[in-house]
Amino acid sequence: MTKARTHVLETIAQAKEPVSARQLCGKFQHEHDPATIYRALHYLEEKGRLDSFILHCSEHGTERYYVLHVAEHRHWFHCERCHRFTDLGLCQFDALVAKMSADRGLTVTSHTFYATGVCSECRAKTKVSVKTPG
Amino acid sequence: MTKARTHVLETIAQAKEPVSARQLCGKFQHEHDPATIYRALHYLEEKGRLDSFILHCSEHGTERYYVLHVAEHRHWFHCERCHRFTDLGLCQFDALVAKMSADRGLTVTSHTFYATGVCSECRAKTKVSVKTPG
DNA sequence: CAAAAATTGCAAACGACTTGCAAAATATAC
DNA sequence: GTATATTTTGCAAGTCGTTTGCAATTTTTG
Repeated sequence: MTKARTHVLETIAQAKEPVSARQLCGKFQHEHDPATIYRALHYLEEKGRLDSFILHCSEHGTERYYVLHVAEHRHWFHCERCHRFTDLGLCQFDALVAKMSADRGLTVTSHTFYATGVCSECRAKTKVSVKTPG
Repeated sequence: MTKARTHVLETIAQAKEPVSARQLCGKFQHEHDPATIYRALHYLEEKGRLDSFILHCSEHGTERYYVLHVAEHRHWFHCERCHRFTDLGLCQFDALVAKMSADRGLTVTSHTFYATGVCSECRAKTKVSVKTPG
């Protein structure tokens, strides 16, 4: 493992949310070139250490987000107000996906799921400001 | 409805699979500028006539795909061999999503799901070629 | 430690998509 | 129905996330 790959992997391992290349490029802008960050991400995903998905949000546009690869994968919620992720826990779709695909003769190798909306913190802020007069 | 918007909407309405801007630009390259196609897609989605999702595939890269907006939305499977979509039927995730979000105080406004792998036709081709010697 | 292999930084390129602007089409006013 | 205001379009240039060619540096191997 080179220094760049170690930095990328450890950052994602310690993050509590999916991490984008842009975030990593910002964090390591004085240490690694963006090309190196992108190549490290590809290398780590190719080696099975990372998983990723693409998500579009109004603040950051369309970006790929990375998480550590784990045996039992999780899914995420993305808040349209604060643009942070909330962990939705372990995947609960496997049985349903197996049924949908078996019915149609499909060999499913992966699936992507995420939900978007407003997180509890942002919802609370709205309620307070609406309920408080003047 | 202008001619460009009508063309875009009718093409998507008649398609049996999600349609990308690139496909529409190709189809109407002698009639409409790509900018017009993109603006028509934005207009129609804004007016609630279309839904879209982003998907990455090895052949076409990262693109947004559009489908007609209908009351009961569907989900799609994408084949990594032939890069076509298979209809997975009406969404069966609503109850599960409602539970996951309620538990966490999240207000979910939409969700994205798709599966990828090998479709039945491509799987059949592989099996034949593997089983046939010489 | 030298030679071979892999990785990096830089700069340029790529592809999906967006935008400014002037011209063309469409809608509205009279 | 023709003048005027509004919307939409095509073109060209630009943006943004990401990729790539290449020479230089680092790492691995013998």
